[in-house]
Amino acid sequence: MQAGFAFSKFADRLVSIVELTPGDLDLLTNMPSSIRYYGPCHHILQKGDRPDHCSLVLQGYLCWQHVNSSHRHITSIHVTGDVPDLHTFFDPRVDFDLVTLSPAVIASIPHSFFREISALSPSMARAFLLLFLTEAAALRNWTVTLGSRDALARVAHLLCEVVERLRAVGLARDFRIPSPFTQSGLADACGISPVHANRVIRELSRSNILQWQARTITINNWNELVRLAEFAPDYLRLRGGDVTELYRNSLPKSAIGRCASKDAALH
Amino acid sequence: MQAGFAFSKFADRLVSIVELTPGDLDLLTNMPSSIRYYGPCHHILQKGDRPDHCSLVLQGYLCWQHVNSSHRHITSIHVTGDVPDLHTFFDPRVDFDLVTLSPAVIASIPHSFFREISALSPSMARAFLLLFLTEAAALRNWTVTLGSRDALARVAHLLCEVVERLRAVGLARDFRIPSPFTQSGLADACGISPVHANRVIRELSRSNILQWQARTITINNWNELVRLAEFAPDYLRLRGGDVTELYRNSLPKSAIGRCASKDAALH
DNA sequence: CGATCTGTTGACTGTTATCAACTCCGGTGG
DNA sequence: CCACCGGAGTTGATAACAGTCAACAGATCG
Repeated sequence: MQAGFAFSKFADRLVSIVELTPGDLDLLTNMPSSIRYYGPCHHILQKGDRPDHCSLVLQGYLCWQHVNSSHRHITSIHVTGDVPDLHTFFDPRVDFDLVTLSPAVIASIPHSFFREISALSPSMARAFLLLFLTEAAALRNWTVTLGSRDALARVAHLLCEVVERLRAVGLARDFRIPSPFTQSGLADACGISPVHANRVIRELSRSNILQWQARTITINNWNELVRLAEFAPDYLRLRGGDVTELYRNSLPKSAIGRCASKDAALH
Repeated sequence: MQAGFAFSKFADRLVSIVELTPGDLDLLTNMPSSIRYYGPCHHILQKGDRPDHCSLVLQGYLCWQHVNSSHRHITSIHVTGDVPDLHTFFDPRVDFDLVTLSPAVIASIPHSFFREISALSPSMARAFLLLFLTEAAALRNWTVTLGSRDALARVAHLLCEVVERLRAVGLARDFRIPSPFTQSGLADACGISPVHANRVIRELSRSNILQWQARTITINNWNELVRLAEFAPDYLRLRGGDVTELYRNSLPKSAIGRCASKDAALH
């Protein structure tokens, strides 16, 4: 993986929710990061850890999960460009396990880098905070779905969210994504049993809304999926538009030419 | 209600999760606040609002809720000392409705005050952030309960949380609290039907774990309630100990003598 | 080529939702 | 003072949804 790749994924995510100047984005080009490759089900953080760095997802999927007495619950899922443990920069205490769902490429970024950037640029400090606020908003929205919607709607909503967040950073343009989950994993995220998750997916395939095969999900009927989910993406706080448009004139010079090949990274 | 009362409730809450110096707490004594009395079911903020102030709960209960197509879901509940909309100081966008559950006394504090204090004291800025991080941690924890526990455990967990948070600010010392909810409200928070909420409460009364009468809840068997809920309060990030102990020597002079009569305020 | 993981299906069970009716209580107006 | 009303709580009957158990099929991998 080429040097400098990491910061461009992070820049994509930041720009997807907040407008930044070229000067702000240029600060990211000095981002120190060690890049690591993990297999699926690898524990990156565990309850009780006190990390001094954050994890930027470059490829694959991560989740926060809670395990007790043989039961697993996935509280959130994170895609390329996300920094799921950004809050450890504000407070290093960790309550849950951060685990890879699929094989994943992760850039490890020291807290000190976030501290330095925050000191140099108030608007970057604000962007980091907004990133975290957005995660919290998504979490609150998910409690509504978990608390009031049936299994079909939960599954549909989760899939909509994953696809929408991938699209926000220029991926999943063709509505075909590597599945973050086994069907059991989907069940653990939606708070349903694996058997029932399977029935819901079969129902969605039967209606030709999606295909689920060999850990690839293809959405055939996005509008219908959105309708079933009652998916209203405003809670994701995305600025909208194509990711390359969002940069407008704010691309740091050093990143020009990288965005075009974004889709290739996923597969 | 006496002048200066508002800041002492806020100080209680801050001190319950983070150690602060007398100098830091003294900054709060100048807190400008207009105090308002609301009846139950009063909308304080609505989806789409962009407030320039925050709401500090002095008495009673508030909740964030989401309403659509005749269904209400309560995502979180807030007690004395909480500032449920603290995040509007970081980003004024509001996604949900902030509503009183019971008659409530609210102090309205301008964002500008938080800005000033943050500029004067980095540790107060950090305390505000931690307050928000703690809310987010509680939310994540609740998704686990909603997604994996049955109705009895959900109800027990919610009651445990409310009691524990009240006790953190010196209230509910006798495990008897004014109920935040009607039984319907409890149902909306736990993602169950009102009828089933009633059956769960009846079961809890029958086992002599609690009494629910005329909007007063009395916990008769705290240990058993904790056991049913599998309630592990560490996610609340409370420093532990009695609220007056937590101050140690850090009470601002102007507040001395106020803490003793805290319980009286609730009723 | 057996082992294991993932997905699939049917039968049965259990939890919870829904509907409907009724009590109790406090408030309000006649 | 009392009749009425609406909200809260209570209960039983029934139905829908989802969980559990069990068995098996297909894929992948050593």
